[in-house]
Amino acid sequence: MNEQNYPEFTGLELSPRKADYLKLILEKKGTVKTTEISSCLQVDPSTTTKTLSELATAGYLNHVPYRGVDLTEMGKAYAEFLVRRHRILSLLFTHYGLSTEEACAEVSRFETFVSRDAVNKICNSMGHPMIGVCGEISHEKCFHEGHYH
Amino acid sequence: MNEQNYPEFTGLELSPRKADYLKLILEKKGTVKTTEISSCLQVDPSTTTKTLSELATAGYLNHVPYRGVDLTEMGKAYAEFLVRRHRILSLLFTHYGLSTEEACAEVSRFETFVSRDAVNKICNSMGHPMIGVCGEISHEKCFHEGHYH
DNA sequence: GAGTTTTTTTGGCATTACCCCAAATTAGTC
DNA sequence: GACTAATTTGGGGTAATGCCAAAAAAACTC
Repeated sequence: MNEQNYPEFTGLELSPRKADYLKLILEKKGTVKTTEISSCLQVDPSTTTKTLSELATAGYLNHVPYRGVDLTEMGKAYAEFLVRRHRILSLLFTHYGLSTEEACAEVSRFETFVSRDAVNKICNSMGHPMIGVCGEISHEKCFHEGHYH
Repeated sequence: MNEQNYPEFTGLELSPRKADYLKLILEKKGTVKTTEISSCLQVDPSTTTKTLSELATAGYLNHVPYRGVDLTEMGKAYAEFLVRRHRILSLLFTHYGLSTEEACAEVSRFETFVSRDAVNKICNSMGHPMIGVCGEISHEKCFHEGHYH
């Protein structure tokens, strides 16, 4: 029910932008409409449509044309990993003199290129912290929130 | 004579591949030939030529056609930053359960997206370590070597 | 429930970062 | 001065990302 069921993935399979879409859809919960995604990510609806169908083809989403998308089981597990990765890395950076906002912004730029393996090792090494520094990803608002390891 | 003279740069101005070229040229010292770069980076010489002229246009290199390239003062300062960034980040990751090689490889994938500001903060926070874990970047060999902060 | 409005999708096109190949050009050597 | 090896030019190609205009579907309105 979580990423343990998909031990195949490396964490590097999605492009930065596709990861943004997945994280946003997880955050919104349930079925999400094209327009909503477009306005959050600030892109043309046609861009959103195209990206969503690629994510659906790759098995992360169920896409009912004209209706919206929701995460597949795999998509949910993957999106949860993406969120965990963001939070672990952000937390890490706040231990080195970056503010929550700085860490969040910094990590958002590179997180897509950090492997699941590395994240797991860092997570272990930090003792599976339950408290992250950043609840929202790749957009703007950052707040304190509990999380899982 | 080091990056202190170019306080304008953010560390995000070069694409990943361009950063590879710059780091390689710094490492090779002096004038470097197209063929040498091509074989190190495993790309067609024509690709190298094109990239070099872009880096020259941007002010990082002096390019004498058919002769080779060498770093401008700015290019040298920038390349030194690139190396320092790689080493600081690699060192950081080895503190979280990654081996030298793993850290090196991991960092190579995302370092281009970490700002100079963040690197400086991390560097401060770590007390300006003189010993890095990785001397070579974005290629393969990693070895222990002292370095500057 | 038919017409209008809004949302979504399609198709076409553009940019940036990479990359290769073949042909032309230049440098270095005998 | 001619040959060979290195380099550059010109022409293309892909993947990721994005926009616009037009078509299609769904929603709303009266």
